[in-house]
Amino acid sequence: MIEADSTPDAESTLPVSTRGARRGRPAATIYDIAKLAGVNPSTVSRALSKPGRINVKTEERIHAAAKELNYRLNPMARALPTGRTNSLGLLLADITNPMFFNVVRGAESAASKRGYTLLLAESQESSEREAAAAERLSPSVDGLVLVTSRLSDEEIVELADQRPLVVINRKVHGIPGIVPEIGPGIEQALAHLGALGHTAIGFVSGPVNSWMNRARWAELLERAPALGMTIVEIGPGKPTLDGGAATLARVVASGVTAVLAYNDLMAIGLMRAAQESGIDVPGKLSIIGFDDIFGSDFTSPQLSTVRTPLGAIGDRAVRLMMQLLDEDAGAPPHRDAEVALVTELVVRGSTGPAAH
Amino acid sequence: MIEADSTPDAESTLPVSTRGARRGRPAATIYDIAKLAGVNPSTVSRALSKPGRINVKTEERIHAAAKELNYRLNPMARALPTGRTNSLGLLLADITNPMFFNVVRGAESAASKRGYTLLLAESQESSEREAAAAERLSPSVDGLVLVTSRLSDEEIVELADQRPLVVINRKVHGIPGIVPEIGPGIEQALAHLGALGHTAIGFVSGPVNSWMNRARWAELLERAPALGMTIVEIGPGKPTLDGGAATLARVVASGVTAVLAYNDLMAIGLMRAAQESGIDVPGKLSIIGFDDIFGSDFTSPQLSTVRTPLGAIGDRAVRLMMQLLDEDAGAPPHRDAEVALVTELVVRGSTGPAAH
DNA sequence: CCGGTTTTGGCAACCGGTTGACAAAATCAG
DNA sequence: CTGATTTTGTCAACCGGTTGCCAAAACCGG
Repeated sequence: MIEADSTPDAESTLPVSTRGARRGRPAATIYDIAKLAGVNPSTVSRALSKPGRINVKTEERIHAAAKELNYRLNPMARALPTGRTNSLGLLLADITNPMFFNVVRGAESAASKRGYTLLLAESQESSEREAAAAERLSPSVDGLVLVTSRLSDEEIVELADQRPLVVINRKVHGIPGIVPEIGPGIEQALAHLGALGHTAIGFVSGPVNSWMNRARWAELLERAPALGMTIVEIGPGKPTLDGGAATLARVVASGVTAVLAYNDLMAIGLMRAAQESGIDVPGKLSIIGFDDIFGSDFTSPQLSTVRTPLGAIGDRAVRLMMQLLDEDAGAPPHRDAEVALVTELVVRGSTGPAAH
Repeated sequence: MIEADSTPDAESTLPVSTRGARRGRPAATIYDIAKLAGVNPSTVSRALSKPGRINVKTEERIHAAAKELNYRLNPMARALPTGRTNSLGLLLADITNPMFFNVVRGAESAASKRGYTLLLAESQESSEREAAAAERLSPSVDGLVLVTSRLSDEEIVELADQRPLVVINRKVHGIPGIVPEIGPGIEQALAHLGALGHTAIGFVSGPVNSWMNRARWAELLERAPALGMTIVEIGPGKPTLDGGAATLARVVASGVTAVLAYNDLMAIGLMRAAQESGIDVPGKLSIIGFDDIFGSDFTSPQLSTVRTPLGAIGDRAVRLMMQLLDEDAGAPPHRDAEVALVTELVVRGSTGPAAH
């Protein structure tokens, strides 16, 4: 049997670090290519990044040399003079909330399609940690995308002063943001509950510093009375299963026959807590969540919920970021009008006729 | 005659890009600090990164100046000469598989604790895309972590030749890897099924190029006969809800009374398909999944599953990577023996007495 | 064949740090 | 107080690209 580990002595003559490659060749540079192709390094740089600037014949020769040396551009070396890193920072409130999966996927695929890389950080629902993470990511990226940020408006504006920034699920004055239209989904949800005979509704609210939480509540508050319904806020609570479960006593005490919860996690938590207490869902209590996360159709009954086009939101956010970056680079403001990001009610089993 | 190069605006005097900051100051450098503190830039560099190398008094002065200018180090500028980027690449097979959430969280928190940043990419279960993503990430990171890689052993070895690399859920000769002990969980699962009277077992298998899929199957194959059980492989299939559902006909046809599925997603997919076909779970068919992902306790019945310590695995993987990097930098091989990553059966509702 | 225009490629400075080598200053031993 | 030693800070080169400027080369119409 052969030992994979060879003696490290040969490496001792190498410079400071093994740079680039660990064992293999020390990674080709444009200087190596230049030597091989018999031209100046700057010509190589141009051939590789400014197609057309160089004579076709020469360009070919350079490309051939690059291929032969298995050249890959050093992103750091390029970033230093240009200031462009070709990467985006994505800051999430809580990685384990399935809501983020689709946002991340949408963002990742849009980014990698444009040759951008995603740097990821999570704040675990803490604004301090989020600020720290933003601080850490900021110098290494071209732009920052904040998903469901827990930062204050002021902090966000300050951050946007350093780097192009896009917020998701939030509106901050002067900051580009991607927010789905919550109106349609909420309208449908209320209409649905109304048709089932519910007149006393509750809103199980999430984190106070969540913009989306306030937006949903505001929308409900505005629309419910017009439909002849009463509505009360129950919360705030943590946007988790436990957070939802914890509101059960208050929900019961409030006398409402249906609730909308800030998100699916809370809705499911509440539903399970209710069932454990012998409260039938939807027999005694109808529950509607928000987002339509993974697993919301696993429950029994399956959760009725207001679906948010999470993947599309992630995609749109990075495309918007690309536009901002292009504009910064001098391109025309091409901000194209895209299809709307609309929410819609998905009726499943957790809503039923009001018990009276 | 007008100068060919008539100045469009004040910006033309600026360097290439607006570098660093968008609106705010152009971001302080060690040169600014040096000027302010009245020392040489190299002294600033040392004061900031080699504590003790510089006179305490001077160091203080420099730190004060740095703080005053709100200095932050430019990661790219540091990475260029040192080759160290202080970031790790994390490559996932499928972001939307909840299995990865906890791995990512574990990895992210371990990384950010050590001042490292995570670069994320997903391969969407495609080995070509995975190779491309690895290629793209590789030059910008100090190390690569492959989670449930779909690459061939050869490709992985080749990748490891360029960068320190750690694989999760896989063993490749000569490549450091983090793999949970699947033995205990499987032993418990089989014992559990045996106690319930099951003698004909099925394994709903996942992707052929998944090492973990083969490992689980091999373990089952070895242990089942010794327990007086027959076992058959049903698959391969995609590691998704649909992939699991698609195996229903074959599961039924095989005559087994219990199955273990490659992962929870397939298990849940199969369970739902079975229920839709009027097959009672666990009355007619017992089902056990793997991993204990988010949502596996949402189903009805809740899924019995072999839990994998996913968060701990992510954490361990980046800590192992840190050790590799430290060693590369000349530190002693300190590879400490950690607590084992053991799997265990979580008995819930999807398993019951064999119907015969 | 000539002067003028356009292409093409080289030169050199620069991005913002790091580090080996070295000299000046401070400290110490005798 | 002197010479040896240690501490401290400066100099300059370097990492690997990018780009403004310029001169040489190629091309053009007449």
